[in-house]
Amino acid sequence: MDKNKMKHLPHKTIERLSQYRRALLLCHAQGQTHIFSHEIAKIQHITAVQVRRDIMLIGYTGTLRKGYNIEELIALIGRILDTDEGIKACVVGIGNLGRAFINYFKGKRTKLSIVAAFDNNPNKVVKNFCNTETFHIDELERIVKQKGISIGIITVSPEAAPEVTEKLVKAGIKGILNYTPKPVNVPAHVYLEEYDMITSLEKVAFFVKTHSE
Amino acid sequence: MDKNKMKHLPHKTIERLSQYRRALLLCHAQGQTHIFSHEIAKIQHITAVQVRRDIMLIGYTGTLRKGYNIEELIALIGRILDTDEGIKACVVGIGNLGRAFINYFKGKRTKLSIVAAFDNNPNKVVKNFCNTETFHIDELERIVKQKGISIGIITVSPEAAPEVTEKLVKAGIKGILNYTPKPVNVPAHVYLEEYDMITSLEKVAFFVKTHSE
DNA sequence: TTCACAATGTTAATTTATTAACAATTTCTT
DNA sequence: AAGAAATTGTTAATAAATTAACATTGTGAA
Ligand SMILES: NC(=O)c1ccc[n+]([C@@H]2O[C@H](COP(=O)([O-])OP(=O)(O)OC[C@H]3O[C@@H](n4cnc5c(N)ncnc54)[C@H](O)[C@@H]3O)[C@@H](O)[C@H]2O)c1
Ligand SMILES: NC(=O)c1ccc[n+]([C@@H]2O[C@H](COP(=O)([O-])OP(=O)(O)OC[C@H]3O[C@@H](n4cnc5c(N)ncnc54)[C@H](O)[C@@H]3O)[C@@H](O)[C@H]2O)c1
Repeated sequence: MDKNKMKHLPHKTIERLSQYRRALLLCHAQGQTHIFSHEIAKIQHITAVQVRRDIMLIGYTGTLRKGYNIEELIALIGRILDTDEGIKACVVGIGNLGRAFINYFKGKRTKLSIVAAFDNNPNKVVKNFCNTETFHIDELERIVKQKGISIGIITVSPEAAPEVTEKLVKAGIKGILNYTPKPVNVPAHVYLEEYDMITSLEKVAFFVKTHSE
Repeated sequence: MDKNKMKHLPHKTIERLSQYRRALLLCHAQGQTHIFSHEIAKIQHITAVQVRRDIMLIGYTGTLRKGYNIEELIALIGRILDTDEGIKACVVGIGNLGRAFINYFKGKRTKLSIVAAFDNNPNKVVKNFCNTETFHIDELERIVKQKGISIGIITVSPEAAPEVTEKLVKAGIKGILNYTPKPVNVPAHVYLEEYDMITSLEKVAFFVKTHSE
């Protein structure tokens, strides 16, 4: 797929491609070779049109009577989302959430890997938690540069978030995923994504409330 | 605020209201009484216009030279997002993520509370983890009805997600927040929100990749 | 063969979300 | 007191995302 077109894929399409791939990998593992747009749509709770549109945007085309070739589609999505060399991420804050994340990631995608975890509490820095090397936070800059880590996942206590962000940016990280409820500031060249469970929960609560009235 | 208008607030506005409140509570705790739209915007990394628009939509109006009254705004957002009686939620799956969630929620919003947690592993069902009562999954329906729980948060192993969803729906839950990577199906009257960290991470990776080329 | 069917691919229309523009208003300064 | 500055509230414009519409095309049945 053309590099320039790739750059202009809608944000939402990128998110869905990630989800399509997950679903496709599952189907593939079960021996399925082809899939229709409406089947993908069903799994993801969206419309078949949207699936077809996304697939059109990445320039793939299926066959009329068999749908999309699962292997080919997985490979194409890989060429869009992954890089040949692989992208390396690290977790900062080895608490409940940080551990859940590392644990969850273990044995998932190979092109995107969590290669290090940091904490300022020496007790949390036990070598090789779930195959991920752990370090004291003071080593962050050195390790990030040494290993070529480009993404930081922040799971420290909220108060520590700004300070940790600064360290990550200084170390040369290119993207940050912040799971603390404290919004952080990054320079323009760093991509930032924030998520808070309470917002999601309050959203669900709102719709539960308004739908039941 | 008018009930009917409330029902038609944009989804994104609802999400932001939750975030505004969090920021406002923090400012309030520090003794601040008023705030300008651009101050809120700065915290949330959005534009001041958007903040003013959201606030306009909920029918609040600030004063010209002092901005918005923090207490009043918090109260109004509360009237929109909360219910008088409070909304009760439960966590299903007391693993790493479930515990992180319960722990995180402890001592947060009073109108929205996690009042129970379930698991099928008897070892995980230790009474009163972080002030939250824990039960065996078989008790789900009984407890949900007894306590009037309306939201279920799913943090079980992916394979168990569909089965747990069914149980929640059967028990009469009105909203589900699914954190497993396995999309689940719910009837139309149940509001569903799904989130997966890998999608977020892959999105960050994509933008890191495309921005650096 | 021919027709109906069930898919895809794509353009057009619609809806939702964001941003721009600007009038109105209050306060401060001179 | 007059004017400048800063901020709100709101309408209009733009952009992003979704959905509808439909032409196109293999496939299998009549
Ligand atoms: N976004 C969400 O959905 C969500 C859900 C649960 C928790 N959280 C948030 O995620 C964060 C982690 O939650 P948790 O339950 O794992 O908390 P936790 O207390 O178990 O873990 C926090 C870890 O960060 C470490 N830490 C603190 N300050 C540090 C610093 N300056 N440098 C390096 N490490 C430091 C601590 O030693 C600890 O190991 C919290 O901010 C919490 O509010 C977010
Ligand atoms: N969405 C995310 O961002 C994210 C992040 C990390 C983990 N996860 C997912 O969240 C889930 C939980 O992750 P974790 O690290 O806490 O896993 P975990 O294995 O630590 O916890 C899973 C828990 O679910 C319980 N369980 C399993 N089957 C059950 C059933 N049928 N009924 C009741 N309880 C059952 C287990 O006993 C265990 O306590 C997994 O699906 C994981 O993939 C999601």
